[in-house]
Amino acid sequence: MNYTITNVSKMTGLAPSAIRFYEQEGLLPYLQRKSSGTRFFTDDDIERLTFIIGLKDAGLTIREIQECFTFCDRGDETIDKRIQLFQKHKSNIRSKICELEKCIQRIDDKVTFLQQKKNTSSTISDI
Amino acid sequence: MNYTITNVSKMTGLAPSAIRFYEQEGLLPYLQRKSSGTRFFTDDDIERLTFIIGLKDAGLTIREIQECFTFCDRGDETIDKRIQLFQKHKSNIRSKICELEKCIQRIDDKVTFLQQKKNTSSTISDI
DNA sequence: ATACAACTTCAAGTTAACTTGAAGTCAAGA
DNA sequence: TCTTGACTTCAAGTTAACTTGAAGTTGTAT
Repeated sequence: MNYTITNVSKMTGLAPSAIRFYEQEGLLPYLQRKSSGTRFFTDDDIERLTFIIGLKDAGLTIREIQECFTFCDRGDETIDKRIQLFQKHKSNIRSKICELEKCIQRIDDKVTFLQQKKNTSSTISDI
Repeated sequence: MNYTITNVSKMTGLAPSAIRFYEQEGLLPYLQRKSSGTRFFTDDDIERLTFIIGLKDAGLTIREIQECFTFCDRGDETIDKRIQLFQKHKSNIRSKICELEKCIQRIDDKVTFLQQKKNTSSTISDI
């Protein structure tokens, strides 16, 4: 299937301007145009965009995402090297998740504390 | 112990200007000053900064971090209301974790693919 | 007493990642 | 044919999160 930029915007949640920006930054090198100049997107493009969104949410900068793709696309590195790069990204993301888990733990502690307070006394002030 | 801003900068890896900025944004409301006006930091402040760095690394904005602290600190809400706020905040963080898990899954898929490729053929090009 | 390092504030500058706006092109329908 | 809506480019504007620079203050060493 082919999609217009507005279709893709609705499918991905990205603003059309953001999609154009990503193309401009080299994140969508295989994007095709009609004779009129209008962009058209394939399912592969959608998949790539979805992956971009994922990496973005995981905290990678556009530059890093671009590097990731560059790395994926080039054939002058060994597979081991590429696997290594992915593993590195993965462990970065894992540590991010860890931080968030810690945050949730802290919040849980507070809630437990408040819950206990509610069940025993009734002065509303500290923590 | 007490520390100067340069001490804290070395301990945390944050630039002094960043620490001042965090104070200005309300992330360090309990920060004390000497009579001269110079900031001095306690171990509690360091702990708070470490927590801030963790949340930042996890992708929270300064506004979000500030809200997190505000929830913890304010006494003008009922306990139920505060618990509610915590739960909401928690579910936000949970969905962030979810995104990151998805990203890891994608990376794992890529790695599996590369691994298989390595074990069977040897042409180096796609994905 | 004076120099110097380390701090201070405040305003302006920077970078990433977009967004907005102006001005123009193109294809389809009345 | 003309209008309308969806697209295009390009330049300038915006926001977050800092950084940099200028100008001033303080505490300590010579």
